[in-house]
Amino acid sequence: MAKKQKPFRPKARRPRGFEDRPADAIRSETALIAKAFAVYESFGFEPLQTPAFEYADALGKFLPDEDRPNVGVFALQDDDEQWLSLRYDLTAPLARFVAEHYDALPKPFRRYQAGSVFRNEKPGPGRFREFTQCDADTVGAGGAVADAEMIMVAAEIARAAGLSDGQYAVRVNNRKLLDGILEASGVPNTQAGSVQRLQVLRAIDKLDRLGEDGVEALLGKGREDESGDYTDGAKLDPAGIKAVLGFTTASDPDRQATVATLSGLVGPSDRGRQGVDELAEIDRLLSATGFGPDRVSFDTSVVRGLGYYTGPVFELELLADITDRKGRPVRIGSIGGGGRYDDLVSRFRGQPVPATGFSFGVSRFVSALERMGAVEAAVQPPVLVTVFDRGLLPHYFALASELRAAGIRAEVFTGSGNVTKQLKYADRRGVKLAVLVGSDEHEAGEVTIKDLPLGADMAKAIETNEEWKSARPAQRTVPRDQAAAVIAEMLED
RNA sequence: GCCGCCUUAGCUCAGUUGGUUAGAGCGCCUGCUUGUGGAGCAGGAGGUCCUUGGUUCGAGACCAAGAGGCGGUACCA
Repeated sequence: MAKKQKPFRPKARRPRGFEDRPADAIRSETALIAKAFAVYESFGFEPLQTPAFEYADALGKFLPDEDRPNVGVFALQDDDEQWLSLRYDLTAPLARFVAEHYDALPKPFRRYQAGSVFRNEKPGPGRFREFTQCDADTVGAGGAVADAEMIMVAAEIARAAGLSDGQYAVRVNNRKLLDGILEASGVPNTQAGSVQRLQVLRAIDKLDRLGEDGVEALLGKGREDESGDYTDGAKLDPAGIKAVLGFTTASDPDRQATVATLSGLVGPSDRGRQGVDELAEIDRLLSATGFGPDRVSFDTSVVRGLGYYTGPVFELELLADITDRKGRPVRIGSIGGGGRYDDLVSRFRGQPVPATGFSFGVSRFVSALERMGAVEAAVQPPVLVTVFDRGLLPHYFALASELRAAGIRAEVFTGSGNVTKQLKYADRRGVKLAVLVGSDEHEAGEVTIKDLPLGADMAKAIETNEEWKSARPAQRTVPRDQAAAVIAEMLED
């Protein structure tokens, strides 16, 4: 005889960095997405959905290699041996889509999209390996006009989300300015200088956390942190470090003043000049449209991660109602941003295709809104029609249907168990009103409506079970044809 | 990736210098009560003590490796 075999039971567990999302989170996230979509639509953007998987080479250079096979991107081999990757953002797939259908699309092509993106990285607090992004992009429009529009879209979404002006700020910078300054410091604006430029960007990004000294170290030789880990520096010369630090602190609350300051800083570099001109144009368009400095400012410390940005970049930042010592609103953090990425589509086509976009992290935005107390009330739980008598189920369903027709969320108990169990279920669901119809009520053409929170409250004064049972607190019996009206009224308060 | 801390019931945790059958509170289920939530009372289910290997007469406890979790740092298209 074979040994007694244990049945195989899989462990009910979830891969790290992936989340199950509860009802309230889903509701507030879909509500935010709906508001953002409304803004995108109002600006004339069209919806588009691309698939979760793309060919790995279409997404970028993040092919799995022998040394670090699982860094950054989730990849697997198709049955034809081609590498597929889960998208890590919505921008790279858009570039592929536009390149694939280039001739058939109107230019500029303007689309919006929300969807899950996947990053194969170590998850952390508020950081997951799957999360939802919500984007809009304009492909095929150069200059700074489309960028100005994206900035307006970002500010309008903040408003649509329920924030008042002053609770958010769009901060705008331009990659070309830094390119120009680095060029003057001997970092060529070519492939050869790209690693160094990246290191400079990463260093500037840490200004908040490390302060000027730390950033200075990262711009120069490098820096060792408390755990003894060493970060290699950008190895700029002292003059270059000074120029970069001077640039990052050059902005002023007044946009035109900042443009003037920058104009002096970039010197003779063509690229730098271009960057200044673009900011000046953005300012003109924003000002003419009524986007004042309280909503959009120029901020030379804005970096936007790294990678493919080639021109104007911006972040949507949320601000707490409290202010710091200098009277400025406290930053809650960046919940989204965007910028110009002129090289992403041309990767596929070999000819220049300008593009610009905006993207925000949906759950990050929602949790910031929660912290700011700017979320709306949760959905009301349903009215529960309890099942006293299974023979009366047709009546229960008819009653629930009438309640729904009156705009009331209603549910017939579909499980098994006596009324005790059903009321426990109702408690657990947070139900406010339960409808009780036994044969007595049914024959009399009546329904009993029980107010559960009120009943629970009244129960506190009751000592004995007999008293509890005979009191039957917080319920009333009404004629059945008045049920919907009475319930609607009782739900009001 | 690097550094540190942690892992015993659904949850929060106790568990003596290594010693019989691993505990508590809360939660959950059943009954008292086949037409009513709470309280009370009575009963019950639930554990590969994260995994594997080692030390030992004996390991939940000690050692090693791994996994998972948390925090920091790096990275974040």
